[in-house]
Amino acid sequence: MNEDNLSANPTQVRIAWHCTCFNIRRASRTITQFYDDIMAASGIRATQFTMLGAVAMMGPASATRLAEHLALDRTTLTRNLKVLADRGLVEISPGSDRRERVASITGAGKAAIERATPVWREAQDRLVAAFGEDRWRRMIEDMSDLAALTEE
Amino acid sequence: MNEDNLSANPTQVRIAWHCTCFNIRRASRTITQFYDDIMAASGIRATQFTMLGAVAMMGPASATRLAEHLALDRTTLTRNLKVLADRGLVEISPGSDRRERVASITGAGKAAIERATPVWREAQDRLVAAFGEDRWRRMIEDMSDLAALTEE
DNA sequence: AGACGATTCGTTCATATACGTGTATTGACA
DNA sequence: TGTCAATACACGTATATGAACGAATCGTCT
Repeated sequence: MNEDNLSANPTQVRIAWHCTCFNIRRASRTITQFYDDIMAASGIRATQFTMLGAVAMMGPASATRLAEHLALDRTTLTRNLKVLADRGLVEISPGSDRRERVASITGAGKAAIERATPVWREAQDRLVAAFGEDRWRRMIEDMSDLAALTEE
Repeated sequence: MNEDNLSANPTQVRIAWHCTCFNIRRASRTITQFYDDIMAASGIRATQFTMLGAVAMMGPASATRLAEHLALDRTTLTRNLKVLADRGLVEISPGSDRRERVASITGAGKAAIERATPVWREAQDRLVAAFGEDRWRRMIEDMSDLAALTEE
C-alpha cells in the first residue's frame, strides 16, 4: 500500500493501514503466492502440501479431527480433501463408527510429499533468509499465539 | 495445533509447525472469523469493510489501481467489488478512458462505513488489548514488511 | 490514416473458506 | 427396548482468491 492519497479522509487511512485483519490477509495472499510460485513445479500447492502433511502425520483420521488440528472449518477441510482424493493422493474410507469417514495417505500421496518437500524447503529458506532468521522465528511465534488467541 | 501425534514422522511434524505459509493462513482464518463475528451486526464483513474503505479513500478509482493498492489480484478485486455494487454500496461507472471502469462510494456505502466503524473498532481494540499493544504494533510492522517482501 | 504493441478489462475454471440445513448414526437414559 | 440428544457428516449457498484466455481500447510510429 502506497502512502499517496493523503488527501483522503484521515480516519479511513488510519483504519486501512492499521486493521489487523487486512494486514494479515494481505500478507497471507502475498506469501501464499510466493510459496506457490516456487512450488508450482512440484505439482501441488502450499495449502495442499500442508493438508497432505497433516494426513500423513495423523494417520487415518476423521474430518473433524483433521479440521480441529488445522483450525479449519470441517466442511472446508472435506472439500479441500476431496481435491486430493480426486487426484489419488489421499484415500477416504468409512470408519468403524459408520458416521465417520477417515482419510489416509496413499502411495501417490507419499510420493507427492517426497517430491514437494525440497521445493517447499527452498521457498521456506528463501523467505527466512530474506526476512531474517531471528525476526522470522519471533513472527511465527506471534502468529501461532494470535491464532490461539482468536480461536473461538 | 496440538502437540500430540508425536509418534508421526518428525520431518512432517517440523514442516507442519514451521511452515510460514501454513502459520499465516491459519492466523488469517481465525482472525478473519474473530472480526467477522463481532462485525456481523453491522451487516458487512471485515474484508468488505476494507474494500469499502479503499474505495472511499481513493475516490473514483479503476480496478487496476485499487488492486495494486490492496495487493490483490485484479480479477479478485473486480468480483469482490461486484458484491458491494449489487448491494448498492459502491457504484461502477465507465471512465474517460473507455477501457476503464471506475468505482466510487455511494451514499449507502458511506452509511455502511459509518455503521461498521465502531464495531470494527471494538474488534480491533479487543484484539490489541488481548495481544498486548507493543507486541501488536511490532507484528503489524512485521506483516507489512513481509507482504512487501513477497509482493510480485 | 493504418498498423501494432501496450493497457484495461471481463469471463471461465479451479481452489479455499465458512455458514446453515438436513441426514444418518451413536450412545445414554427412561 | 424405544426415545432422544449429541455427534459426524454431506450438500447448497455465498464469498474470497488467482491463472489463463480473449476482447476492446489507446497511443505511437510509420
